[in-house]
Amino acid sequence: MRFKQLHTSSLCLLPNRTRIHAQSATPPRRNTSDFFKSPTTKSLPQPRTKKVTDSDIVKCNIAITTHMRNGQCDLALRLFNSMPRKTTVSYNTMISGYLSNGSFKLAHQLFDEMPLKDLVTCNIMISGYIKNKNLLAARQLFDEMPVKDVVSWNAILSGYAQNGLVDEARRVFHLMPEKNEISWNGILAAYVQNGRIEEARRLFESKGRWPVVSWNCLMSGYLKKKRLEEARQIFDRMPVRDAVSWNTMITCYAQIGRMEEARKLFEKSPIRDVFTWTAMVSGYIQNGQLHDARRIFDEMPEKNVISWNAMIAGYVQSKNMNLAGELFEAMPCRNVSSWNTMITGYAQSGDIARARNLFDRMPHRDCISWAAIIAGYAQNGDSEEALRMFIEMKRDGERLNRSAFTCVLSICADIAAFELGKQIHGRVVKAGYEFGCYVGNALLAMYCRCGSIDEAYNVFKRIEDKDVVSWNTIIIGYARHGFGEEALKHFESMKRACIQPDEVTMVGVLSACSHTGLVERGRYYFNSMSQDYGIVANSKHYTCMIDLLGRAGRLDDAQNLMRSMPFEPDAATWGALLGASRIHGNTLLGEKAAEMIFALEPWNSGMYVLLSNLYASSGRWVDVRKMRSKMRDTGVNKVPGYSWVEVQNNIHTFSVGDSNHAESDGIYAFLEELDLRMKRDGYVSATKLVLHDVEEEEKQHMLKCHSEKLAVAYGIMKIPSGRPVRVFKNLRVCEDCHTAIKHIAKIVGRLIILRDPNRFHHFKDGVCNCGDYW
DNA sequence: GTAGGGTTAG
Repeated sequence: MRFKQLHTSSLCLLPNRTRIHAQSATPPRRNTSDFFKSPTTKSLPQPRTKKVTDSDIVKCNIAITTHMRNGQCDLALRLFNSMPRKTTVSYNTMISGYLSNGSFKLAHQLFDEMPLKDLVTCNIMISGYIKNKNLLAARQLFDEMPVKDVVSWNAILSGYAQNGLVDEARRVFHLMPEKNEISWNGILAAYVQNGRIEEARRLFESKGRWPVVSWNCLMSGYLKKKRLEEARQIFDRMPVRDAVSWNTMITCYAQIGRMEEARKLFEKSPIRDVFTWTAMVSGYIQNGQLHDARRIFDEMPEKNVISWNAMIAGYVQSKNMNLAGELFEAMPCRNVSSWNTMITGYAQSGDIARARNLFDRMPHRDCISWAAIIAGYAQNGDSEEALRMFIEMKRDGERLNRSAFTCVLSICADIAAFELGKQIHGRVVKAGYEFGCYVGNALLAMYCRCGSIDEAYNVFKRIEDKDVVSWNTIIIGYARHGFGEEALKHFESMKRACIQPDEVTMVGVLSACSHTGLVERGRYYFNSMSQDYGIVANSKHYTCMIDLLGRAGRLDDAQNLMRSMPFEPDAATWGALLGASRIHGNTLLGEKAAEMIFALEPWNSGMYVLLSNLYASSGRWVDVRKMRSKMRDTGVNKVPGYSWVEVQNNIHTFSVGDSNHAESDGIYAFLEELDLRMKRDGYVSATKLVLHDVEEEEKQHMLKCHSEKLAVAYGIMKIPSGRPVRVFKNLRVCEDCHTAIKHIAKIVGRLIILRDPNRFHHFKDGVCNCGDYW
């Protein structure tokens, strides 16, 4: 589509004479052929009132500019509305003012309403779109403009640069019909902002006579890369220096921790403005010299919101919320960052109530505020409130940033909210975050921990530039799901991809061997760890190995390895031995391990339960009772076991013998029916495992109503056949339930996936892929 | 005399 050509006489040398008629101001809907009407078609006659002179209008325009610069949009608007006659410049001033005050919506509204747009209007709006992260709209407007000048080209060049599209920026630079020094600086900045400092340097050296802004720009590139010496060379070579040059160099020294040199330059600098002072304050804070920072801060002749925020952030980082709070209360000019810093600080120090109070009181929230409060609830263990706030955030129309996505995905992983996780996945795709490591890894972990290893793998495949965390997550995912061979296969691919395995990788590899019973492979990898990757075995690696040997029945080897450890075994290591003793019925060794665990972690109720089970399984009811009174004496309470299953976006939680569920009767009836069919299938309930010394019939009843059985039954009833039933339990699955679920999976012909704190069990056709060792 | 594009701090 072609634009009507402008009459040459109006070619924008005097922009306010160029009349661009707007059909509709929303770029995507605009019919481009109607964008421009030739200057002879005066679509809007200018009303001429004798009394309002041009100079009156100019005076008003200047006043509007002043109001806008002072951040007083309301005053500017009142004046604007009171003007009997407005020019395009008046509109442009208002729009530009709104944009620099962050009011994109109002700017866009006025842009839509204004009768005659000119070249400057479009240039203002292009940069407005870019500032508002809508490069597409900027480009559309740019393409539709019948006339562009060097400012339009520079604006779109900068838009590409800011969005990381360096090649596009370069293309624009070469296409420009006219270049000025701002264009040259634009392409230089495109390299610098995107970390391509060598290309920036080559460009810089390829041409003489750069303005001071470009010298500063190149210097800031070295600052970002922490390449202090080269920054200093540029600084020394500069023919002219302005305040920015001094400030950038001082920041360089401050950020690298060379405060003496920063201080020297600070003294020498001919201009000390608020940037200079703030650079010193931040420098001391980054060096942990909080007192020096505060001294400079108090000396500062003028402070702005950034200076206050830097000082507050310093106190927050050093966990001094009292001083942070004092400053926050005292500061004259808070912005959204000030509030966000305080909210994050309170949330991280565990004071979620204060964090929430601030969050509720703040005048303006951005995506960082929401992410901070959501992460705060999540870190403080209140997943439910975190998710509620997430939903609230969406309702509020806030743009979801990567941090909020990552945080909520990890909550979904924790509580196994699979359906919600999938919905969030959809939004991640829309936002274009799925290929990046940061959100991609969280997505991957969510699928692993929600029990869908296949979907996890699909996400994994799509992550570009997988990092060590991506590989570790998929390896550990396969390991926990009991697919040891897949885990090891990925470990080999990881090495081929030249990603250096770390300690976490090796925990994944060894636990893959352990969950799959690959004793020799495990021993091989354990021995190769330090030789091949320089990784020194830590207690987690030893625990995996003891687990591996123990499960295989090699209890002596396990104990020998434990004795050979260069450090004292911790509770988890003893726990592996206790687990192995239970599986192989070695009560003596089990008791020894349990004793050690009680000594190390008297509060660890899980271990009391394991030992109780060990006694119970050998009929030692007296010891079981002793165990229970010991738990009472030490004040340790058995963590109540519960299981949950997600059905149509709702999470249904069950505890032992639960009858609180609305469909309780149906569930129990279904369990009765299953029980009959299981018995016909050869199932005998393992009543000896019940903790309590109760009558046989009572025991049977208790077993039947374990939380995992209730959740499995409900899942089968409600989840459409053909789909796996995914059930989650907060404690390790009980042995009898494990046997029962194997039968159930066979009888109903379903895949049942059960997550316990240790691993995933995939029940299918009467077997579990854990091989009955867990 | 008024409006638009490039460099520094959290």
